Amino acid sequence: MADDNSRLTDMPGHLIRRLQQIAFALFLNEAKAFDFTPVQYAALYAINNDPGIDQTALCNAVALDRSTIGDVVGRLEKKRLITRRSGAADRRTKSLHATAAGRRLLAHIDPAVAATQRLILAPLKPGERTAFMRMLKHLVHLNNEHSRAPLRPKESLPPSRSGRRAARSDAPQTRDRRELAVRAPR
Amino acid sequence: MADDNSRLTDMPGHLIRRLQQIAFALFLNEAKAFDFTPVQYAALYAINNDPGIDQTALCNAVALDRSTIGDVVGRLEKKRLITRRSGAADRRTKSLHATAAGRRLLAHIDPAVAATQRLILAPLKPGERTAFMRMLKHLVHLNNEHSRAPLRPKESLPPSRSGRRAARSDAPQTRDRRELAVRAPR
DNA sequence: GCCAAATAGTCAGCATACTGACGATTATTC
DNA sequence: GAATAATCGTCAGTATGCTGACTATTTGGC
Repeated sequence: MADDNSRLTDMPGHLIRRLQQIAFALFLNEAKAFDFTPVQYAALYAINNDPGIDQTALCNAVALDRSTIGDVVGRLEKKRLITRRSGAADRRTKSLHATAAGRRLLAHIDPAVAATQRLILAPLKPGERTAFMRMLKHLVHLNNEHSRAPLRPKESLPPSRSGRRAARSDAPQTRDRRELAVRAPR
Repeated sequence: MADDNSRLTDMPGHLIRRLQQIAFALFLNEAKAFDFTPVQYAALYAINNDPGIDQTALCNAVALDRSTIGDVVGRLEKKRLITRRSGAADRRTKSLHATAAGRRLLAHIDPAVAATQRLILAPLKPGERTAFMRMLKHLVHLNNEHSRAPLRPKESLPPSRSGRRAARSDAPQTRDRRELAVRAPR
């Protein structure tokens, strides 16, 4: 048939985009009582997990660029789920903290988030789920640096000498990554 | 450690979002000479594959809602890669055709698209790639209806009786799907 | 201590993606 | 055949996600 699109619709990239749409829709559906999105959840979770974190560190924790994080935390702040204060030590930074309402939301939304994750993988047999998750993690970790906003977990450091956090030792965060970066067409 | 985000970063939804970011970035990088995106490629491919297709059918072919398709074909038209004329039979529709430039772009970009698909799966062993793709297709197909813009391939019909396309026989396209639909929070 | 380089956050601009509403047109029902 | 339904494309509104440029601040070299 002339209009067989299977060459297109079977491409990894196409299927991954579809699965992301589906996972996003499932989240919104499960969490619709909370008026909350997957990204907002990720940001709030990471902030609550590391009180006082600044926006750039949050980027590395949830794998978003600084512009996007700025919008997301702005929305969280508007909903009064977090506070955003200028950093005490470094006045360029914003220190992020979950409010009581934010912590409450995290607790209440948890079952919906868990249900979403189950629903996404529901069509697979239990053994397949493990294999799929293993390969998914592998793909993401190995391709990490290809993304403009790579995940950069804080490495486990000796608790911190003299109370001051050691500088991150891995690749530079922005300027030097520009060569690798891909830009969206106009 | 207090700030271990692995519960978050190991969630299927989070990893799928990351992989989609990565696949998108890889595409832009491979195709940067063409100033083109994965979605624009999918739309142009499907239009070229079924000349005269209307926008709603294109939605079903590439799994995007009507609003988004409107923007995408608008950009393709602005780039003079397709034409958009009012439908002859049904004046509500727009009939889409790839231009010579559009067909040329499709041909020239093909190696970059193929390279992108290889790069996405590159970290997996050959046997894993097959398994991953099989499960990916399974997840997308089984969860298809959870997405607001489910893929609806034109079913293979007896070539068409009396030259007129039979109505699609599956679920209604918009109105009745609203119950299932999930809406983005404000 | 001063100045250049680096970094944090913001902004405008663009593309993807969805909802709900709308006008125009077509199909259906009576 | 006229009233009603449904459908097509579009619009405004919102959220995610990126680039490149900008300001404010901090850091590092001298």
